[in-house]
Amino acid sequence: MTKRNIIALIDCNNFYVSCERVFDPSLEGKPVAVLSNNDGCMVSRSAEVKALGIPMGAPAFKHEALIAKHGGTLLSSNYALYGDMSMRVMQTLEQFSPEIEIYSIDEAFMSLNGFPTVDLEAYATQIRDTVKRWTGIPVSVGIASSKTLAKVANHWAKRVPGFKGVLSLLDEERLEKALKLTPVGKVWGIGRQYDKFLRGCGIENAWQLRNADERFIDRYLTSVGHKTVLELQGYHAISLEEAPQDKKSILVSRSFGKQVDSLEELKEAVSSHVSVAAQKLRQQNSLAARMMVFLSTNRFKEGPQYSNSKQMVLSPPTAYTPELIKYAMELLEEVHLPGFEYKKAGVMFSELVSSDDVPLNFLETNYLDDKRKVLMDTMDKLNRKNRRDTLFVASCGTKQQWQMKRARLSPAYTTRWSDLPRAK
DNA sequence: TCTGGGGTCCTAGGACCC
DNA sequence: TCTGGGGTCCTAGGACCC
Repeated sequence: MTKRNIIALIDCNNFYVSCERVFDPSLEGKPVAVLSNNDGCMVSRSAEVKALGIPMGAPAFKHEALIAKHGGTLLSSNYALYGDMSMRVMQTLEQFSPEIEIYSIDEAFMSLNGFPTVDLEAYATQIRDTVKRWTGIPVSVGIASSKTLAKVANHWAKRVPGFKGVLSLLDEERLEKALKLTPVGKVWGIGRQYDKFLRGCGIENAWQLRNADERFIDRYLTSVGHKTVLELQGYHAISLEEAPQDKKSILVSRSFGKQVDSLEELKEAVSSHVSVAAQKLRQQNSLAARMMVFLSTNRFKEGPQYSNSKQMVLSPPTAYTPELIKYAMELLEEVHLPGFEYKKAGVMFSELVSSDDVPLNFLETNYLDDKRKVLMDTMDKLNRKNRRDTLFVASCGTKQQWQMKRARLSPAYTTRWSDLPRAK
């Protein structure tokens, strides 16, 4: 932990919007925002939208008119497209270092240990230019001696035009200056609550947090907060995770495109969510030992509210969709109260165990040792090869009127890869 | 009319046992 | 009848992230 490390954080600039612009260059230079599921709120905003003062997560309907007035565009999210683009960006990045952690769909940490430090910003510029040329996506690069400091570096690389998307904070003087200018709430790991608390204690910026009294940190911050402080001091307290870890829980939920009051429709929706979640489960070779079903009314709407969940232990653990759906329906019946207009439902699997760790010769019949697994594998294979819903369990329904809205979806670029524009 | 979804980690406190 | 302390395990919920 004490060894001097060099970490780069590469972060795509307003990633979803940038993906859309790669395929539709006419969106360049205009306000563009990509909306969350159900076309609800803005989850990716172009610089022009930010300049209009529209905050992250703002409901679309509130700002629709303003965006239209400035010749802008709102788009439904197209995760198939963003997933593909993300893969291309990450593959490009892998050429620049043997040690890389894909942290999210639009971010990666990279170890630059052993690289000649004098030219690191030049190297970062080369990374940036290459990603832009090969994928069309603009990125920013922050370099520092810990992940948390690399986040700070990236923050300023993105916001100060003079840095041209690249900033190294390996230099102590520059680091001090940057940390003094960084509000404490912008530090990775400091959210709204800690921001408020720390400010109340007179800690306003990252530099003050870095130098805060150790007893104060021990007393008022959790172990996570403690790590954050160490990271600000330049220690490598949060390590680079190169191999993607298996999920410890899998959750699938959706808001409905309309209010839903019938139990039948709720059953269809939950069946569908269970099907998707179970497929994810099998994809990482896991079985679930616990399942939770939950639903809720629209919290933004006047009227009676209800939100609740029920869970059960699955013994033996399973990943067999029909079985999971059967139990999920029982949970749903328990948790459902008639007379409410529901807006959202979902399912969560937790206490996941690897198939390899489950003994095959249980006395009970086991998902793994009979035909059920073969059936699921076949279904997954078919659905991967064709559309995701080529084969599905009947309880998911066919009308699916509760489905989410995606009224502003961009064309299906991903089905026409030959059209992918090659940037000059 | 219209306000997302999917994760992780940590802690406090209850239940239970001796 | 009232009084104890310590330990573990589990769960709900909070806080944070993208």
